[in-house]
Amino acid sequence: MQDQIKQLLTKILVDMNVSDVIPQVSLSSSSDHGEFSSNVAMLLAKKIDKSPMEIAEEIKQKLITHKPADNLLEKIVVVKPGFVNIYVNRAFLVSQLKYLLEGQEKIDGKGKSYKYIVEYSSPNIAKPFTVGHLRSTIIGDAIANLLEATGNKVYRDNHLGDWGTQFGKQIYAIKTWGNEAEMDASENPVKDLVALYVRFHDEAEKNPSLEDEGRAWFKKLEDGDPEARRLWKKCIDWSWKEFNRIYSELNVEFTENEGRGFGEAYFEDKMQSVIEELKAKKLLHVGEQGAQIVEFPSDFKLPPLMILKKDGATLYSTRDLATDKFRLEHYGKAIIIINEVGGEQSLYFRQLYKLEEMLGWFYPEQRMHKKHGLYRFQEGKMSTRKGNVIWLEDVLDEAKKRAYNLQFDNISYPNDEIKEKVQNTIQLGKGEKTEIEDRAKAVAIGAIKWNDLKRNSEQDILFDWDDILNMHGNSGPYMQYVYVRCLSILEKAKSNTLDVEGQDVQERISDFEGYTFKSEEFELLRQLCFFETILKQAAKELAPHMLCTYLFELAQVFNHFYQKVPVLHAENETQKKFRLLLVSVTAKVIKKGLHILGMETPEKM
RNA sequence: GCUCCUGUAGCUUAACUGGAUAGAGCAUCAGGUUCCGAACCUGAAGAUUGAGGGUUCAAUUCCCUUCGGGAGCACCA
Repeated sequence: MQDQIKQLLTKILVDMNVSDVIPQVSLSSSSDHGEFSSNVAMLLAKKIDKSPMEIAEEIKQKLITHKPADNLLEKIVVVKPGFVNIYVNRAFLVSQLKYLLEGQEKIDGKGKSYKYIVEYSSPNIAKPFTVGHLRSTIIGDAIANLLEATGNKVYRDNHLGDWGTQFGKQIYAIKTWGNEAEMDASENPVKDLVALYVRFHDEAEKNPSLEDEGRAWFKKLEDGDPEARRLWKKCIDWSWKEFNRIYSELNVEFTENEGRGFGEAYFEDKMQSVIEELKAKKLLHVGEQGAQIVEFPSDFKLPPLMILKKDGATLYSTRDLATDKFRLEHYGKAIIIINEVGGEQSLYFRQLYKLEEMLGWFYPEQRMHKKHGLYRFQEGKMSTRKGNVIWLEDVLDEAKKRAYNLQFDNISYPNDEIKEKVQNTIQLGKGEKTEIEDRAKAVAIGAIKWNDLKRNSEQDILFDWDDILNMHGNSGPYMQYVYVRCLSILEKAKSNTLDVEGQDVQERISDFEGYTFKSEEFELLRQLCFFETILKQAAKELAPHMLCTYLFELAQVFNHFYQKVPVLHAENETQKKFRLLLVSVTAKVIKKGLHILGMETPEKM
């Protein structure tokens, strides 16, 4: 719809000889201003020597005479400073429900479909999977879904931190203090690995020579020392045991390298050619302290980027360059790469992108750092080295517990004492119990994901248990709850002999062309019809929170509608059918939206 | 020291990239279960958008100054 109106306006501007201005059409904030509004007239006022109101009137007249074939427009109103407010024909809005119901709101990007690599999650082997990695995992997954839902080809990659100096430290720690047999048998060997890692840093503070030991072991690893290799491989196996569990719990998948993603180690033998290319292009220099660095032209104000350490060992940057070179060869030049990585690496990515541009690999638009803010504690940053992290596992467990309890809170008890007694002694059948647990899981993960996605992802989040596990108000469970209620209303209608789903959609919708709306019905219809526009916008901006905001508003509009307008007890059959149609489409839209955000939609709660 | 990010009701935040009366949720107060299902709904109160200047028909948004918060800046990733 938005695109159609944009095209219309563009045509008119050409008519008016100002084709260099691109008309802006935005969703009106309130139905008082129509469905769409444009500020072109005010922008044009300076270019042409006329008042904004005059120009707006002119545009209005032209819109009326152009009259698009499908009767898109109902009326056009020119307002105060020079807004052109566009009211979409009501019957046209109703006809849009068909696409929503069929789940094929056609994404008409005019054949503009791109190939994306979305790189996200990227946890480090032998380090805890914390709420920090959770952000990248959740946001990256949602972005990938968003791009896919708007018709793009998406490769989901996990740039696992399975290579680097940390392994030198880790190997030293295992050999010095660890017990391999115990760890093999352990339920959660990653916890042991982290404990060793923390111990290493504790001891290194007293005895700085340990740092050199760590570096030496990493060099050995890179040089192919069998013992180093063996222990490195073990760390990976231990960690994957953990990751697999977490990803399946979060319902997140990757498509590349058989679902594991291309970790850093994959590029071990691909770094040499990068170094040669850098040398051949005369970009590599020896820095003051002996390392190999790349310097940037001074107008970019970027500090030098180190490529090789003075002992010749590789760095993150070396591996990233090898990764992107590989991508170029493997996926072709026309690819857009999105790195979903914390904002603290912002400078590093600017250096990396600039270097890749200097190498002639990519244009700037092809490389995007989608940064997310950190989780912070009141007292400061989380740090693996110091051991003050929140394990994802603990968050999930607590969330499940709260979601589980909430299901019982719905029953009203005479007083808290009895409530507690009943809940403690309640004996559920085995099947019933797992059913409730499964629902609790969907709700718990929904709460966590929504909390991460509902806000602009770039800002830091202060870690707060009640916040991350919120199940009221603007929360995941609220959305799921509205969805469940929609289903339940439709179920009820069905048992009253009205089959909403079964009817032929085309026929049913044309029944309502002359329908007179109550304002609550119209507001809901209007909100539903915005779905496609919002979806595209969110995808374009890589901003899942825009979708969240929309869905939450939709839920509120729906609740308001249902509160004010009788549905099952409507005055007549037509009314009842139309209202049920709205309920049904609302359910479809929420379901689709939540799935794009990576959330489950339980059928009962 | 330099660079980047950030500051919106008590708290968490939105604002379609410069547009219309700054929109919500939590918490507070007052109400609401004869459509499904109170994980809900209705209403009230709460904002000089950190402060000061500038650009413009129009500034939370852009520019300058200033204060507070965060992050990064050579062998970590």
